[in-house]
Amino acid sequence: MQTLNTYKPKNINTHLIEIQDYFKIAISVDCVIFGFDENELKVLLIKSDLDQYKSKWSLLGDIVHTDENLEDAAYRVLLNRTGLQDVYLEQVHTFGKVCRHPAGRVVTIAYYSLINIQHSTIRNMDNELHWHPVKKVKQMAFDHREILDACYQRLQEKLKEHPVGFNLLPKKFSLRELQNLYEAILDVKLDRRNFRKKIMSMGLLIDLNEMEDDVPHRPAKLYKFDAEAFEKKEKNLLGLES
Amino acid sequence: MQTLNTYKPKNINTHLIEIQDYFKIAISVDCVIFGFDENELKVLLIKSDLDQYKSKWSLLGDIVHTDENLEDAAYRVLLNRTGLQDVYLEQVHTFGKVCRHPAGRVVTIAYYSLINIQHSTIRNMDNELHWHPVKKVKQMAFDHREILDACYQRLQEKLKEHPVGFNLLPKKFSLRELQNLYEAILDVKLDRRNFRKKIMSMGLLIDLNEMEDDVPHRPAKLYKFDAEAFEKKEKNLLGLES
DNA sequence: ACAAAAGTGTTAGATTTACACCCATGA
DNA sequence: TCATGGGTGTAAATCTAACACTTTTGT
Repeated sequence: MQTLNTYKPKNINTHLIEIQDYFKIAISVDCVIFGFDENELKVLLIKSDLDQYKSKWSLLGDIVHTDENLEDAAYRVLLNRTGLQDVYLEQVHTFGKVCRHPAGRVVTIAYYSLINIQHSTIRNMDNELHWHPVKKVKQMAFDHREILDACYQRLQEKLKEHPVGFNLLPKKFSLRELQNLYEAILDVKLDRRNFRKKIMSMGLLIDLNEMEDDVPHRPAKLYKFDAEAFEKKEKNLLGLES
Repeated sequence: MQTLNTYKPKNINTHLIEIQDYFKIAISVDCVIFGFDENELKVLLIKSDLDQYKSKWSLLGDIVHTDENLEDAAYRVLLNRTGLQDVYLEQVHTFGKVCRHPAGRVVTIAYYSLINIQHSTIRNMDNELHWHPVKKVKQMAFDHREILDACYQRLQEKLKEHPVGFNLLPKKFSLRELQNLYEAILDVKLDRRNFRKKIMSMGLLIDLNEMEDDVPHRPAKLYKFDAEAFEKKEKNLLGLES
């Protein structure tokens, strides 16, 4: 083992060195775009045209431009593909196995995003883009299955602690819709009364005094997410932690 | 807004394109190396020699080689700097603001690592490398303060749910040492009896039937971490989830 | 004998889970 | 009037938090 008193390498954090030699790796972002429809969590995928992955499904991603922040690249992909801005986006993990991409060394930063499927300009009739039920996705191109799994797991953990599910629903929704969403994402059955109690106790719902329409049973009350109360809550939490 | 039926860009995930043009970004790893000593959580830092950050402290990191996996780069940094192999390592977040590094565009993948300070070959007398109490770190070079904060927060969350603290302790330790570690990392005061109950109920400690030595009070029993039981537990958990 | 930390159970409070009936609407 | 899901409260069980005295060692 080398001793450390003598090991003092030049280093990008400590010395100004030429980094030209290291510009041999490309960086991309890949977005796991989640939507909720027909009581299922879905993910937006595109058919790859690479020979090696002909007809396999892949995530939506792109190379990061030299003068572009990582998040901006992810938002760019989202805007291009879904027509949506101001969506929920979270970085999850960076995947960089040497041989993960046939075009060369490509390190990819994985994000997941939560969008309202109805608001997007994608329709399932489009040729290339399809919404897939997350639970039924089988083979994927590259290491995208691994990326999807990591993002799905992160979403599950996030949802258990934070009210992010609203991003997947329309502005107005019933408690049943919200519960269906939790059940679909967490893959569990929840007790209706306990769920309602818990959600209500968060104090993040505004009663719209409106009802569902056109349902063949007693209509449910409609609510919207109280973004203001949520922000106030977040701020307090940070304040107490500091 | 562009319509999506007509927007079908070539893309690194879907088409074979030249990525030479994109080799303009360097990739590095930065390691937040945590140790536990004198009842404090400490982080290993090095003085930067870059003009811009003269005498500021920075994390230990390096450029990722073209033929090297990301984790391998992180393990390389760890081995070079601490002389340690087989250490706990976890990827946390990737930082890539356009202007975060004066040498050009450098995207860095942040890891944190938990090591036993006694086992490392670093001594505080070394010129460049110093162990800093995490709570007392002030200014740092680059965006390293932000990286440290992200890693520390992740460590706190991890420790609440998973038994990773053992990586910071010597092979043999007392329950008091373990509690001191939890209190230092989580920045809370814990009830001794409740702590012992909870730790014992995890079933991850092996009673060594040995005692502390040379303490000016009643000596404590010594335990070691039951790695086998831990792995069995992890496996079961994964099994149930799938 | 004294100082200092080790070791050890019980109780109250809070949280979580389980569970069943009436209600409003459309067909 | 029937089928369907909406809406509501309570009790048991579990988990968490609070708390004090005796023991062992070195000085």
